[in-house]
Amino acid sequence: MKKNDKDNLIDQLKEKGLKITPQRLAIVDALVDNCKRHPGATLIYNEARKKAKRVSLSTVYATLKEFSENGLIRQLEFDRMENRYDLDLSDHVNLICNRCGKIEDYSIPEPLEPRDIARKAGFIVTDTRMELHGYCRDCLKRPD
Amino acid sequence: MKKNDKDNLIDQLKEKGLKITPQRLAIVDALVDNCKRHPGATLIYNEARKKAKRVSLSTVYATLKEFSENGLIRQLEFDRMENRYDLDLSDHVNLICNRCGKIEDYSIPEPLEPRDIARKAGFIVTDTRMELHGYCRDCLKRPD
DNA sequence: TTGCAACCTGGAATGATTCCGATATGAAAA
DNA sequence: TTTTCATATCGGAATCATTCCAGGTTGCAA
Repeated sequence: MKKNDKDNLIDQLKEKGLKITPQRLAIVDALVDNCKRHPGATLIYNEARKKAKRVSLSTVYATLKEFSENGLIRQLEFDRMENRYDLDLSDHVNLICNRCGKIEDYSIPEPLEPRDIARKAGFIVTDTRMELHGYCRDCLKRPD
Repeated sequence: MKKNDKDNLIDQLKEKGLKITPQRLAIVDALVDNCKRHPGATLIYNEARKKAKRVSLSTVYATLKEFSENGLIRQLEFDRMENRYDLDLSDHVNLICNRCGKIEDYSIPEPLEPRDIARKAGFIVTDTRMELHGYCRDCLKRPD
Protein backbone atom coordinates (compact mmCIF):
# COMPACT_ATOMS: atom_id res chain seq x y z
CA MET A 1 0.00 0.00 0.00
CA LYS A 2 2.74 2.40 1.00
CA LYS A 3 5.05 1.34 -1.78
CA ASN A 4 2.27 1.69 -4.28
CA ASP A 5 1.33 5.18 -3.21
CA LYS A 6 4.90 6.34 -3.45
CA ASP A 7 5.48 4.77 -6.84
CA ASN A 8 2.18 6.11 -7.99
CA LEU A 9 3.10 9.66 -7.03
CA ILE A 10 6.51 9.32 -8.65
CA ASP A 11 4.95 8.03 -11.83
CA GLN A 12 2.64 10.99 -11.88
CA LEU A 13 5.59 13.34 -11.50
CA LYS A 14 7.15 11.80 -14.59
CA GLU A 15 3.93 11.99 -16.54
CA LYS A 16 3.59 15.68 -15.76
CA GLY A 17 7.15 16.32 -16.90
CA LEU A 18 8.30 17.22 -13.40
CA LYS A 19 11.84 16.29 -12.48
CA ILE A 20 12.64 13.63 -9.93
CA THR A 21 14.92 15.14 -7.33
CA PRO A 22 16.08 13.86 -3.95
CA GLN A 23 14.07 16.63 -2.30
CA ARG A 24 10.90 15.59 -4.05
CA LEU A 25 11.46 11.95 -3.23
CA ALA A 26 11.92 12.84 0.41
CA ILE A 27 8.74 14.89 0.37
CA VAL A 28 6.81 12.08 -1.30
CA ASP A 29 8.06 9.74 1.42
CA ALA A 30 7.03 12.14 4.14
CA LEU A 31 3.61 12.62 2.58
CA VAL A 32 2.86 8.94 2.18
CA ASP A 33 4.29 7.85 5.53
CA ASN A 34 2.21 10.46 7.35
CA CYS A 35 -0.84 10.55 5.15
CA LYS A 36 -3.22 9.63 7.96
CA ARG A 37 -2.12 12.66 9.92
CA HIS A 38 -2.91 15.07 7.10
CA PRO A 39 0.52 16.64 7.52
CA GLY A 40 1.30 20.33 7.24
CA ALA A 41 4.34 21.95 5.66
CA THR A 42 6.35 21.98 8.87
CA LEU A 43 5.84 18.31 9.61
CA ILE A 44 6.76 17.41 6.06
CA TYR A 45 9.81 19.63 6.28
CA ASN A 46 11.00 17.89 9.43
CA GLU A 47 10.30 14.41 8.11
CA ALA A 48 11.87 15.12 4.74
CA ARG A 49 15.06 16.38 6.33
CA LYS A 50 15.56 12.99 7.93
CA LYS A 51 15.67 11.38 4.50
CA ALA A 52 17.41 13.92 2.30
CA LYS A 53 20.56 15.75 3.31
CA ARG A 54 19.36 19.10 2.17
CA VAL A 55 15.79 20.30 1.91
CA SER A 56 14.72 23.86 2.57
CA LEU A 57 11.37 25.01 3.82
CA SER A 58 10.99 27.09 0.67
CA THR A 59 11.34 23.95 -1.36
CA VAL A 60 8.78 22.14 0.73
CA TYR A 61 6.28 24.91 0.12
CA ALA A 62 7.07 25.12 -3.58
CA THR A 63 6.81 21.36 -3.95
CA LEU A 64 3.54 21.03 -2.08
CA LYS A 65 2.14 23.82 -4.22
CA GLU A 66 3.37 22.12 -7.38
CA PHE A 67 1.89 18.81 -6.28
CA SER A 68 -1.47 20.39 -5.46
CA GLU A 69 -1.62 22.26 -8.72
CA ASN A 70 -0.95 19.07 -10.58
CA GLY A 71 -3.60 17.19 -8.70
CA LEU A 72 -1.27 14.78 -6.93
CA ILE A 73 -2.45 15.89 -3.53
CA ARG A 74 -5.11 18.14 -2.17
CA GLN A 75 -4.49 21.19 -0.07
CA LEU A 76 -6.76 21.77 2.91
CA GLU A 77 -6.60 25.44 3.71
CA PHE A 78 -6.94 26.83 7.18
CA ASP A 79 -6.72 30.15 8.79
CA ARG A 80 -5.42 29.80 12.30
CA MET A 81 -3.39 26.72 11.57
CA GLU A 82 -1.00 25.62 8.91
CA ASN A 83 -2.51 24.29 5.74
CA ARG A 84 -2.67 20.53 5.66
CA TYR A 85 -2.34 18.10 2.80
CA ASP A 86 -4.49 15.15 1.89
CA LEU A 87 -3.45 12.28 -0.36
CA ASP A 88 -7.01 11.10 -0.67
CA LEU A 89 -8.41 12.83 -3.73
CA SER A 90 -11.77 11.11 -3.69
CA ASP A 91 -14.86 12.92 -2.51
CA HIS A 92 -14.89 12.69 1.22
CA VAL A 93 -15.64 14.66 4.32
CA ASN A 94 -12.98 15.92 6.68
CA LEU A 95 -13.93 15.60 10.33
CA ILE A 96 -11.89 18.17 12.25
CA CYS A 97 -11.67 18.02 16.03
CA ASN A 98 -12.00 21.34 17.85
CA ARG A 99 -9.93 20.13 20.73
CA CYS A 100 -7.01 18.08 19.36
CA GLY A 101 -7.11 19.33 15.79
CA LYS A 102 -7.04 15.83 14.39
CA ILE A 103 -8.43 15.49 10.90
CA GLU A 104 -10.18 12.25 10.02
CA ASP A 105 -11.39 11.24 6.62
CA TYR A 106 -14.87 9.91 6.18
CA SER A 107 -15.72 8.63 2.76
CA ILE A 108 -19.07 9.40 1.28
CA PRO A 109 -21.17 6.32 0.58
CA GLU A 110 -24.38 7.82 -0.81
CA PRO A 111 -25.89 11.25 -1.25
CA LEU A 112 -24.40 12.77 1.83
CA GLU A 113 -26.21 13.95 4.87
CA PRO A 114 -24.03 15.73 7.44
CA ARG A 115 -25.76 14.68 10.61
CA ASP A 116 -25.80 11.06 9.57
CA ILE A 117 -22.15 11.02 8.74
CA ALA A 118 -21.28 12.51 12.07
CA ARG A 119 -23.34 10.03 14.00
CA LYS A 120 -21.84 7.03 12.24
CA ALA A 121 -18.31 8.33 12.72
CA GLY A 122 -18.79 8.96 16.45
CA PHE A 123 -18.15 12.63 16.05
CA ILE A 124 -20.07 15.50 17.63
CA VAL A 125 -20.58 18.29 15.16
CA THR A 126 -20.42 21.87 16.38
CA ASP A 127 -19.92 23.59 13.05
CA THR A 128 -20.54 22.65 9.47
CA ARG A 129 -18.76 24.18 6.56
CA MET A 130 -19.29 23.40 2.96
CA GLU A 131 -17.73 25.20 0.07
CA LEU A 132 -18.07 24.62 -3.61
CA HIS A 133 -15.31 26.33 -5.52
CA GLY A 134 -15.67 27.03 -9.20
CA TYR A 135 -16.98 29.67 -11.55
CA CYS A 136 -19.99 31.84 -10.91
CA ARG A 137 -22.71 32.73 -13.38
CA ASP A 138 -21.25 36.20 -13.98
CA CYS A 139 -17.76 34.94 -14.75
CA LEU A 140 -19.13 32.28 -17.07
CA LYS A 141 -20.83 35.00 -19.12
CA ARG A 142 -17.74 37.17 -19.37
CA PRO A 143 -15.51 36.31 -22.35
CA ASP A 144 -12.06 37.03 -20.91
CA MET B 1 -34.79 44.36 6.52
CA LYS B 2 -31.62 46.34 7.07
CA LYS B 3 -32.93 48.14 10.11
CA ASN B 4 -34.10 44.91 11.59
CA ASP B 5 -30.78 43.18 11.16
CA LYS B 6 -28.97 46.02 12.81
CA ASP B 7 -31.37 46.24 15.74
CA ASN B 8 -31.26 42.51 16.05
CA LEU B 9 -27.48 42.49 16.32
CA ILE B 10 -27.52 45.33 18.81
CA ASP B 11 -30.10 43.54 20.91
CA GLN B 12 -27.91 40.48 20.93
CA LEU B 13 -24.97 42.55 22.10
CA LYS B 14 -27.01 43.73 25.04
CA GLU B 15 -28.19 40.23 25.84
CA LYS B 16 -24.65 38.95 25.93
CA GLY B 17 -23.61 41.79 28.23
CA LEU B 18 -21.38 43.37 25.63
CA LYS B 19 -21.11 47.13 25.67
CA ILE B 20 -22.58 49.31 22.96
CA THR B 21 -19.83 51.57 21.68
CA PRO B 22 -19.66 53.85 18.66
CA GLN B 23 -17.05 51.53 17.17
CA ARG B 24 -19.28 48.52 17.52
CA LEU B 25 -22.24 50.38 16.05
CA ALA B 26 -20.14 51.38 13.09
CA ILE B 27 -18.99 47.80 12.63
CA VAL B 28 -22.55 46.52 12.86
CA ASP B 29 -23.55 49.04 10.20
CA ALA B 30 -20.69 47.99 7.96
CA LEU B 31 -21.54 44.33 8.40
CA VAL B 32 -25.23 44.70 7.64
CA ASP B 33 -24.81 47.14 4.76
CA ASN B 34 -22.33 44.86 3.05
CA CYS B 35 -23.63 41.48 4.10
CA LYS B 36 -24.10 40.26 0.55
CA ARG B 37 -20.43 40.79 -0.16
CA HIS B 38 -19.33 38.64 2.75
CA PRO B 39 -16.97 41.41 3.86
CA GLY B 40 -13.49 40.91 5.26
CA ALA B 41 -11.81 42.81 8.08
CA THR B 42 -10.28 45.42 5.79
CA LEU B 43 -13.54 46.28 4.06
CA ILE B 44 -15.30 46.55 7.39
CA TYR B 45 -12.49 48.71 8.70
CA ASN B 46 -12.79 51.11 5.78
CA GLU B 47 -16.57 51.25 5.92
CA ALA B 48 -16.65 51.65 9.66
CA ARG B 49 -14.26 54.57 9.54
CA LYS B 50 -16.74 56.47 7.43
CA LYS B 51 -19.31 56.27 10.20
CA ALA B 52 -17.29 56.57 13.39
CA LYS B 53 -14.54 59.10 13.93
CA ARG B 54 -12.13 56.67 15.40
CA VAL B 55 -11.92 52.95 14.78
CA SER B 56 -8.68 51.02 14.72
CA LEU B 57 -7.99 47.87 12.79
CA SER B 58 -7.19 46.11 16.07
CA THR B 59 -10.65 46.94 17.28
CA VAL B 60 -12.22 45.66 14.10
CA TYR B 61 -10.44 42.34 14.52
CA ALA B 62 -11.28 42.13 18.21
CA THR B 63 -14.89 42.98 17.54
CA LEU B 64 -15.35 40.52 14.70
CA LYS B 65 -13.80 37.85 16.88
CA GLU B 66 -16.11 38.75 19.75
CA PHE B 67 -19.13 38.67 17.46
CA SER B 68 -18.18 35.29 16.01
CA GLU B 69 -17.54 33.78 19.40
CA ASN B 70 -20.94 34.96 20.55
CA GLY B 71 -22.65 33.56 17.52
CA LEU B 72 -23.76 36.89 16.05
CA ILE B 73 -21.91 36.27 12.84
CA ARG B 74 -20.03 33.43 11.26
CA GLN B 75 -16.39 33.55 10.30
CA LEU B 76 -15.43 32.02 6.96
CA GLU B 77 -11.77 31.18 7.17
CA PHE B 78 -9.45 31.27 4.23
CA ASP B 79 -5.81 30.82 3.60
CA ARG B 80 -4.73 32.98 0.71
CA MET B 81 -7.32 35.64 1.30
CA GLU B 82 -8.62 37.53 4.26
CA ASN B 83 -11.23 35.81 6.35
CA ARG B 84 -14.74 36.83 5.47
CA TYR B 85 -17.81 37.19 7.61
CA ASP B 86 -21.31 35.93 7.03
CA LEU B 87 -24.43 37.24 8.74
CA ASP B 88 -26.44 34.27 7.58
CA LEU B 89 -26.15 31.70 10.34
CA SER B 90 -28.49 29.17 8.80
CA ASP B 91 -27.14 26.02 7.17
CA HIS B 92 -26.16 26.99 3.69
CA VAL B 93 -23.53 26.42 1.09
CA ASN B 94 -21.00 29.05 0.06
CA LEU B 95 -20.35 29.16 -3.65
CA ILE B 96 -16.92 30.69 -4.14
CA CYS B 97 -15.80 31.85 -7.58
CA ASN B 98 -12.23 30.95 -8.56
CA ARG B 99 -11.96 33.94 -10.81
CA CYS B 100 -13.60 36.91 -9.11
CA GLY B 101 -13.62 35.57 -5.56
CA LYS B 102 -17.26 36.40 -5.09
CA ILE B 103 -19.02 34.38 -2.42
CA GLU B 104 -22.67 33.57 -2.96
CA ASP B 105 -24.98 31.95 -0.47
CA TYR B 106 -27.11 29.06 -1.51
CA SER B 107 -29.57 27.83 1.06
CA ILE B 108 -30.09 24.15 1.51
CA PRO B 109 -33.62 23.01 0.73
CA GLU B 110 -33.44 19.25 1.36
CA PRO B 111 -30.78 16.67 2.10
CA LEU B 112 -28.05 18.33 0.12
CA GLU B 113 -26.42 17.04 -3.00
CA PRO B 114 -23.48 19.12 -4.23
CA ARG B 115 -23.82 18.64 -7.95
CA ASP B 116 -27.49 19.46 -7.87
CA ILE B 117 -26.97 22.64 -5.94
CA ALA B 118 -24.33 23.77 -8.35
CA ARG B 119 -26.46 23.11 -11.39
CA LYS B 120 -29.43 25.00 -10.03
CA ALA B 121 -27.28 27.95 -9.00
CA GLY B 122 -25.62 28.22 -12.41
CA PHE B 123 -22.21 27.56 -10.97
CA ILE B 124 -19.52 25.30 -12.36
CA VAL B 125 -17.85 23.36 -9.59
CA THR B 126 -14.13 22.68 -9.78
CA ASP B 127 -13.52 21.80 -6.18
CA THR B 128 -15.69 20.65 -3.33
CA ARG B 129 -14.82 21.10 0.29
CA MET B 130 -16.81 19.99 3.22
CA GLU B 131 -15.75 20.16 6.80
CA LEU B 132 -17.54 19.14 9.92
CA HIS B 133 -15.95 20.69 12.96
CA GLY B 134 -16.60 19.27 16.38
CA TYR B 135 -15.22 16.69 18.76
CA CYS B 136 -13.70 13.37 17.74
CA ARG B 137 -14.29 10.02 19.36
CA ASP B 138 -10.99 10.16 21.23
CA CYS B 139 -11.60 13.58 22.71
CA LEU B 140 -15.10 12.59 23.76
CA LYS B 141 -13.65 9.70 25.78
CA ARG B 142 -11.06 11.85 27.52
CA PRO B 143 -12.34 13.45 30.72
CA ASP B 144 -10.40 16.73 30.71
C1' DT C 1 29.13 14.99 -22.14
C1' DT C 2 26.79 19.09 -22.67
C1' DG C 3 23.22 22.62 -22.22
C1' DC C 4 19.64 24.57 -20.15
C1' DA C 5 15.16 24.66 -18.21
C1' DA C 6 13.68 23.37 -14.09
C1' DC C 7 15.15 23.16 -9.21
C1' DC C 8 16.91 24.44 -4.86
C1' DT C 9 18.45 27.61 -1.22
C1' DG C 10 18.51 31.07 2.58
C1' DG C 11 17.16 35.19 3.72
C1' DA C 12 14.25 38.96 3.16
C1' DA C 13 9.51 40.48 2.32
C1' DT C 14 4.54 40.06 2.76
C1' DG C 15 0.12 40.19 4.76
C1' DA C 16 -3.34 38.86 7.85
C1' DT C 17 -3.95 38.55 12.50
C1' DT C 18 -2.81 38.78 17.45
C1' DC C 19 -0.58 40.67 21.40
C1' DC C 20 0.46 44.29 24.72
C1' DG C 21 0.68 48.11 27.84
C1' DA C 22 -1.46 52.31 28.32
C1' DT C 23 -5.58 55.08 28.02
C1' DA C 24 -10.53 55.84 27.56
C1' DT C 25 -15.34 54.96 28.31
C1' DG C 26 -20.10 52.49 28.77
C1' DA C 27 -23.26 51.67 32.10
C1' DA C 28 -24.40 49.80 36.75
C1' DA C 29 -24.57 51.35 41.28
C1' DA C 30 -24.51 54.94 44.69
C1' DT D 1 -25.67 62.80 38.46
C1' DT D 2 -21.36 61.28 39.82
C1' DT D 3 -18.45 57.52 40.80
C1' DT D 4 -16.33 53.32 39.66
C1' DC D 5 -14.23 49.77 37.20
C1' DA D 6 -14.72 46.03 34.03
C1' DT D 7 -14.66 46.28 29.43
C1' DA D 8 -13.14 48.57 25.08
C1' DT D 9 -10.05 50.91 22.32
C1' DC D 10 -5.62 52.37 20.49
C1' DG D 11 -1.37 52.08 17.78
C1' DG D 12 2.57 49.84 17.28
C1' DA D 13 5.22 45.82 17.77
C1' DA D 14 5.24 40.82 17.33
C1' DT D 15 3.85 36.46 15.20
C1' DC D 16 3.51 33.07 11.88
C1' DA D 17 2.55 30.85 7.60
C1' DT D 18 3.69 31.59 3.18
C1' DT D 19 5.83 33.76 -0.93
C1' DC D 20 9.38 36.20 -3.31
C1' DC D 21 13.97 36.83 -5.01
C1' DA D 22 18.52 36.42 -6.89
C1' DG D 23 22.03 33.40 -7.40
C1' DG D 24 23.87 28.78 -7.50
C1' DT D 25 22.76 23.67 -8.69
C1' DT D 26 21.17 19.67 -11.14
C1' DG D 27 18.08 16.27 -13.70
C1' DC D 28 17.82 14.60 -17.97
C1' DA D 29 17.14 14.96 -23.08
C1' DA D 30 19.90 15.18 -27.00
